[in-house]
Amino acid sequence: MSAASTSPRASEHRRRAARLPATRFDKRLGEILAHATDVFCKKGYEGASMRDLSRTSGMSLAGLYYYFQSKERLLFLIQKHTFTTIVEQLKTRLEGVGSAEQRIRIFILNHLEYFLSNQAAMKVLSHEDDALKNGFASEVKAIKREYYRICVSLLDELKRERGLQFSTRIAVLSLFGMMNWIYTWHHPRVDADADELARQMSDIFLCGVMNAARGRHRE
Amino acid sequence: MSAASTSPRASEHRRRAARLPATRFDKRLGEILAHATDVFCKKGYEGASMRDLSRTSGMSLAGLYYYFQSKERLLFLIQKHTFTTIVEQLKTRLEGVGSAEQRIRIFILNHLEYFLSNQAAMKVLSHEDDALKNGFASEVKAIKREYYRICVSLLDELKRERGLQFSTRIAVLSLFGMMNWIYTWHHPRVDADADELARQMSDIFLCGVMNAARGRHRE
DNA sequence: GGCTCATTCGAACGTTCGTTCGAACTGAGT
DNA sequence: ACTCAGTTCGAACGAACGTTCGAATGAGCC
Repeated sequence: MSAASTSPRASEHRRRAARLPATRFDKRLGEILAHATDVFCKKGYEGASMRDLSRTSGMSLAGLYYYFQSKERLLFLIQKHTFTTIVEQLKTRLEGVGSAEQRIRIFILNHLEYFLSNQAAMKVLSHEDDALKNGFASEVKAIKREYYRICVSLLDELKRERGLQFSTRIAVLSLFGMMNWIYTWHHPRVDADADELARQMSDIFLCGVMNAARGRHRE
Repeated sequence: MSAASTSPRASEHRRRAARLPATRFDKRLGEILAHATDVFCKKGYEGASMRDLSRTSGMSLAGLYYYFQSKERLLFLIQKHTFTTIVEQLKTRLEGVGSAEQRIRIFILNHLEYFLSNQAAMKVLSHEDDALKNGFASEVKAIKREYYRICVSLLDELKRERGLQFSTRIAVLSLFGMMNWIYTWHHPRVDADADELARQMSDIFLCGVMNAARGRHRE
């Protein structure tokens, strides 16, 4: 995991010193974030103690505070980095893809691929959704809203393209539920991989919204 | 919330005394469970302290321990009662309903209705899924498996009835994801009620599995 | 070898945690 | 009025919590 250097103390140091190209601090921070992600995934944010993180990352308890100011900020860094990465990756993949259906399939595939490749981080992102407070919470919520809006616009495209009528909000949030819930049940050894999962969920969801919207069940 | 009298200490008392019809203890316990459910919902199991529960339920810290032996057992009682109730209610509603599609619609409606009527309890059940350990965990897991199996059998019915082919496991868990995820976004004041939600999710899911299974996307 | 800043750590801070204990209170049965 | 089990509580327990501080160590530069 790579991490942006956001610690005021450390960035100040590096600006004044300007010796090492700022990679050393960021690299070590990234390692700590990776270990912390595993611990938060296994024990939950509240259930994990700084001493757990110290043991897992092989750094002393006090040493951790050189890299971030508080436990809450640590969770914030994990969530922000994870969410930012998945949104960026999505935008890249969506470029130049025309049909609305294909764009939604890419959205689903991107989400599930990233989810299964970074299961711990995505569980922490999904499960510790309201663990942050105030400024930290609102910054993550902003990225979340952007991600949500992208999905809404994709679905609205589909509705326009095909003349469908259904509640975009319910459809989008149902789709997120389908996808995010996998952190509660997916076991890499026995369950389908991201491609297969994306194919099946896309089929269910797309056939669902396209047929239900004009089928016998809806007005 | 009514609660079974499962405390060894108290049941022993009541068996010997046999004065009050065992309702007094259970009623008070039920009130405490209801308050505790709200606190667990708001702050999470690990994040909620016994002192929080004491304040909310208006009983002294030590007094709480007369009604249950530990914080973990308290969570267990909440989860077991909630899960047992929803399963029982489902079984009653499924009696005498013939078509597989209709039975699945009832399953979804029952789940969402109970979810929205008992949002706090269902969030605690969903979100604190792996907070329990050992014996407590396995007992709740057993009910969960039974509930899962019911949904699997309903979908297998549908597949047999209509000659469909798709992964039951992925379909069932996608459906659970759609439904359970609502605890992260549903606001009773602005969002659709259980009937409307059940109709839309049922349409998406049923049209999804029925068309995707023989449509152009699947072999 | 000394200088300087980046990094690490042992030890302790004050607070909060879940839980326990013995005493006090309550209320129906005699 | 007395009894006795059911119920409640104040006070305290040891443990674990997040965080801080000053000293020790590390590594690149003169």
